[in-house]
Amino acid sequence: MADIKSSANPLFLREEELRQGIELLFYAYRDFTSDPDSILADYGLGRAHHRVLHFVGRNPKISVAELLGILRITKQSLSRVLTTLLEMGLVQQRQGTRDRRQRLLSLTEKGAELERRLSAVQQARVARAYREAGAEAVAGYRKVLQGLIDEHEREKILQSIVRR
Amino acid sequence: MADIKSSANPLFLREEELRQGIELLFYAYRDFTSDPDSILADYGLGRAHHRVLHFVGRNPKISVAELLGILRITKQSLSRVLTTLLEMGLVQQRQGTRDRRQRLLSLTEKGAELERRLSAVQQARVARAYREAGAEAVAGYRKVLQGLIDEHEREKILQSIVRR
DNA sequence: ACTTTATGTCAGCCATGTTGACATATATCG
DNA sequence: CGATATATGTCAACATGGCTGACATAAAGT
Repeated sequence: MADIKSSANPLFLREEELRQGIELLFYAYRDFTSDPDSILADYGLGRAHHRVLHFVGRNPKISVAELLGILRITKQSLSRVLTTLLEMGLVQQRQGTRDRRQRLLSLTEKGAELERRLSAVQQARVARAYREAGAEAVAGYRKVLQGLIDEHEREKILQSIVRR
Repeated sequence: MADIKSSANPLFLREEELRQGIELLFYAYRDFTSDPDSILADYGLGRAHHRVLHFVGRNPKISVAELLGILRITKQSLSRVLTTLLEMGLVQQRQGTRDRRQRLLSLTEKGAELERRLSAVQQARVARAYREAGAEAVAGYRKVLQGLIDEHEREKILQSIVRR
């Protein structure tokens, strides 16, 4: 059924559609990030630790500078969570061989284990959404999310997601 | 443009693909939320204020309890930002007529103006992503995001997004 | 040798979330 | 009517995780 507004006032509908896209993203992200919290609480950790575990897990031997670039936080902020993770034996540092100033970060076996537990609950949610929506919708989801990423960084980020 | 491989076969729920879906959501949300910050800074406001402006704007005469339910924060947390917004004349309260205990919230004209400025930059980003991805991708994006929302709340949330 | 880079650390501040306790006005129920 | 439940507000204390600024060290690069 054609809505009279779509021909009479296309701008209104366009804005309405955009607002819906914005709110959907808000709610989806809100619920998506809530999953791992109870697991983290068992360890006395927060979302900041989760993000570090995730990206170190995905990028073994990542340098501190690279990690800072991904997380978009200051080294002082990272320091707090990273120190905790190192002390808990979840992350390990090794001096870079090519550049010995670098402290390359990797998960320990214990860290990898926790990371898998955290991923598992998030993956379960995404898997369910993918399954319900179907492969074609998944392709659209990815296409739009890619377009939401800052243009001047998009290429680099997409490569970091796909490589390995 | 780097292409994230999407397979059409029924094994598309591979862990690697799920991980990509998770990271894309992280990056997209990170950049998506970064847009309004500079505008808010001009007013000495933060993201918490933005969320209130957004949802009050979308739900005029919303009760405090309803707003708390959407934001999933405590009334004490809301109190801080709401008090600021009231003092700045961006939000107004009016006693409910049906239930006079309620303080129904709406944007003032000044608040609506700021809200439009904030929406504008986010809408621009979403509009660009939609345009680049195409209508079919947008449908998939929405379908997957809906699936990511907590199941027991999904219906209620979708109605609140679509109605009006 | 000098400069730049990668990293660490100390100190303090701010925004925004939490819990717990208690107050008030109004609605609703027996 | 009186008792209880509900919607909201407020005070106080605390936690997390951002931020800036200043300064230190080791190693790399010129």
